[in-house]
Amino acid sequence: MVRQRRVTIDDVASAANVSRQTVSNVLRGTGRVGVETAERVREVVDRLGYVVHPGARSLRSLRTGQIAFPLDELAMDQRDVLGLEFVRELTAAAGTRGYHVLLMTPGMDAIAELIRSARVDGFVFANLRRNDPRIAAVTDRGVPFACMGRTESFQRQAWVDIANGEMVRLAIEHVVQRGHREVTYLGYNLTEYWDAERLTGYEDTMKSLGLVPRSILTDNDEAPMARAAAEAIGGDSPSAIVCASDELAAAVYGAAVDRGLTVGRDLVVTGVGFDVVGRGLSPSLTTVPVPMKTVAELVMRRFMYELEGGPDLPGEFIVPELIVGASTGG
Amino acid sequence: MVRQRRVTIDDVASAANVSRQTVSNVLRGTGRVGVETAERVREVVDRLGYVVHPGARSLRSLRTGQIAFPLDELAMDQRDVLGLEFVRELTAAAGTRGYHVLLMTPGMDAIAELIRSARVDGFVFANLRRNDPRIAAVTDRGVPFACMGRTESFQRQAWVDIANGEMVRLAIEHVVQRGHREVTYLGYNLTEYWDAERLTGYEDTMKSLGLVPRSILTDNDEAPMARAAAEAIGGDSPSAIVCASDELAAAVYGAAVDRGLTVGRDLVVTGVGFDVVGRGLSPSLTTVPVPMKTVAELVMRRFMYELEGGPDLPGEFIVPELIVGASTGG
DNA sequence: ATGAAAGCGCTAACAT
DNA sequence: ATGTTAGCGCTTTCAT
Repeated sequence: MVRQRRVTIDDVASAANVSRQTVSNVLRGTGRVGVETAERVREVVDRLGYVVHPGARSLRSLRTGQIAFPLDELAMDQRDVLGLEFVRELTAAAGTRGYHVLLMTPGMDAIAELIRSARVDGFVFANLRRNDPRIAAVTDRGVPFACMGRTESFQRQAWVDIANGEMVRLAIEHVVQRGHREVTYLGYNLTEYWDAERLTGYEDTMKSLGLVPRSILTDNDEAPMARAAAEAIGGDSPSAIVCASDELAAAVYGAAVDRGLTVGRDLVVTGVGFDVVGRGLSPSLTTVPVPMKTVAELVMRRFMYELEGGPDLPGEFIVPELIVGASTGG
Repeated sequence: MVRQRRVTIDDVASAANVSRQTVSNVLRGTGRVGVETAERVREVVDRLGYVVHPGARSLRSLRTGQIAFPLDELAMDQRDVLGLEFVRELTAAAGTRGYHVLLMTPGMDAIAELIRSARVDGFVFANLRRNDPRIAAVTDRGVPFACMGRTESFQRQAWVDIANGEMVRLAIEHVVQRGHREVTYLGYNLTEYWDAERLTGYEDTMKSLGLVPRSILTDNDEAPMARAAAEAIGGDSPSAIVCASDELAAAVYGAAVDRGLTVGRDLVVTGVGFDVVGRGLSPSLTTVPVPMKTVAELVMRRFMYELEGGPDLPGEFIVPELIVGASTGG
């Protein structure tokens, strides 16, 4: 347990022959330091291995360099490995801006406590419910936040979301370009807004292409999904099935095997999301991956903007890109 | 963005007619304060909504109340929803001790930086590799840590782990008590130590019971698992299959359907872990759940001990309990 | 472009 | 059982 004495800003200052104020200015990049001096200071910082003390800094600056994220966002749901990826990417995106992600237990009390103690500079939320009380809580106290997923129209639009309808449209256009005209949609029952948006995206795109929609919705459980997949394949044996998730696409793969059909040849399938399931499929799945790194990056960027306290900006939609696999003919 | 002035310890002190040191003592429970005074102080604290400033505290006490956890521990692997549960429970367990969990990006650099800046009091690691370099890094700098999973014998034994062999033994004993003597083990190829320990637990238990072992190992992928499950059921149609995970048990359920067998009647199955997959099975699965809440609680307790800087203690094994479902006959 | 002074809120150490 | 003193390491503000 040998802990050597801390290297302080004063150590750096005297070693570099400047005042400690100058070191501070160099470190925070305020710009009001000569280039040569800055160079020298930075060198000494590296040599001595100096790192600012977050506590001392926060005491003075009222900034902690920390963001709270409620982990309960991530349900115990396979569908939510993407959520896990979001946290990881958020941690990375925060890191490049000198920020750290602090986990918090669920509930409003934890939010209040973190705000009062000033342990964090703000919050990132995901998986918002309608008129989510957490938004009101942080807004009331004037604490910055940013969300993955939309806030209400009367709230601050500090959010980033994926364009659900567009994802489905990309998939449809891809299979239609490949000559398919019977395009079935296999999706989830409308519990969340994105379920509805994906379905609407399907219906609108089909209409605009002059095609006849046929959609099958299911609960997000193994058995119902398998049944729905079989149903989607059955009927008039449609040439293409556009799924609302990679998991549903996997279910179609399974149903295809049962029917002795080969995916990519007898039957064309697409997914959405590119989660663990989708990545493991063979033949490789044509899908529309949610670019989590980009999402996290934009959420973090928006958070930094919120921190500045500028006027409200519109929310931001991310339109993912389709990646072509062998499931639509290679 | 209206932020009222911070309530400080001085506000509390003067409102309670004591010195600010007394308030500090009450808050940290040093015990050297009269009962009445403490009562009064606590009341004022509540009334004013006072919360300590973590920065100011850490500046003086050299304690941050924060623990770092590397999120990369959780692979993008369905098997690892349990890992996600661990972080969640760790956050909760930390919370009851006034601690917070800070996520960190993977890599040794992040560890070094967190230590130098003193942003955390220590680390929690999971999913350790053999002779994990991170243990050496924190040990060299005398920084406290605690692990879920074992460290090397020459390192500090600051760990908590589950007794893998015991979990399998519980399952075997359960089915044997119910009259089965042909007990097949369906497990994973030996990539991690727990794979080996579960297999060994199976073999040892079978031997001690005077039964003939028969084990089938598979890769952790959908198709191989399905094949292995079918193989386990086939052969001499064993009466019981003890699986190394709930996912494998789910594969057996699937194979049973294919063969027209009813789980719980024609065939008896057990799992290990009680993850998302296991919870969703029907008929309900007899399994040995990993008690993540307990694991996290013990890891956190050990961490607090490490923080004190006491002599090394042995690592701690957790022996989970079997829960009986319908898959072994109801 | 740089420096000096002041103090953020708290707790360790030393009184009493 | 409680109070006083000093200072943790940094940044803000105000000089120069």
